[in-house]
Amino acid sequence: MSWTDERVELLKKMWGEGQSASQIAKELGGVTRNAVIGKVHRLGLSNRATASATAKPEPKAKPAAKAEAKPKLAPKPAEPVKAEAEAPAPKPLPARKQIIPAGQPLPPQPSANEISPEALAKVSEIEKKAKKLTLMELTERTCKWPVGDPATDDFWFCGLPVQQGKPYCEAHVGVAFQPMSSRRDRRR
DNA sequence: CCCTGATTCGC
DNA sequence: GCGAATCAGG
Repeated sequence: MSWTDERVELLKKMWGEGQSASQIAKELGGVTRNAVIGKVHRLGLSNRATASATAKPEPKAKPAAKAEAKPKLAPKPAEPVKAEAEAPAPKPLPARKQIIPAGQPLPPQPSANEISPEALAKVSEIEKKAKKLTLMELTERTCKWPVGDPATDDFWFCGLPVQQGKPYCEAHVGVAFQPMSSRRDRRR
């Protein structure tokens, strides 16, 4: 796939919205997050108050097996001792919070359903092992099952590894997606 | 281990 | 220009 105008536009848009490179890559399809990041840099986009900033001002030389390459960058002409007055003036831009796409349907509260007792037991059990993530720590791979009362401190998301393609871990998938055969016995 | 972006460099 | 490999950090 190539970077058509439309794709670039979407890239810009999403990047601007604070979407991660991997998310953008998935959205675009046919590209990896590396491709996205590479493109972002080439486009001159870049900083955006990243989710996990990684500033690496340290020009490190790798012990590359190959011969030495040309020192193509030397953007530092000279540095006359400057007067102390000049301050780099850091710009603390307001970091933009990452938006968590609630791509999947949020969990129905485990209510008085007729769920297999085993499943429920399983749930209570795994809830002890839950990672207890906060909303912002959720990813596409973490179980999004909410536990506790959102109005209290005692609220968190399961956070265990999700089942492929599902928003929940195995245990919670069990109670979230019922075979819908529970009350099938409604013969008429 | 999961994730994030950054950089390098052969293509 | 592109992006995989790699790096660096949370």
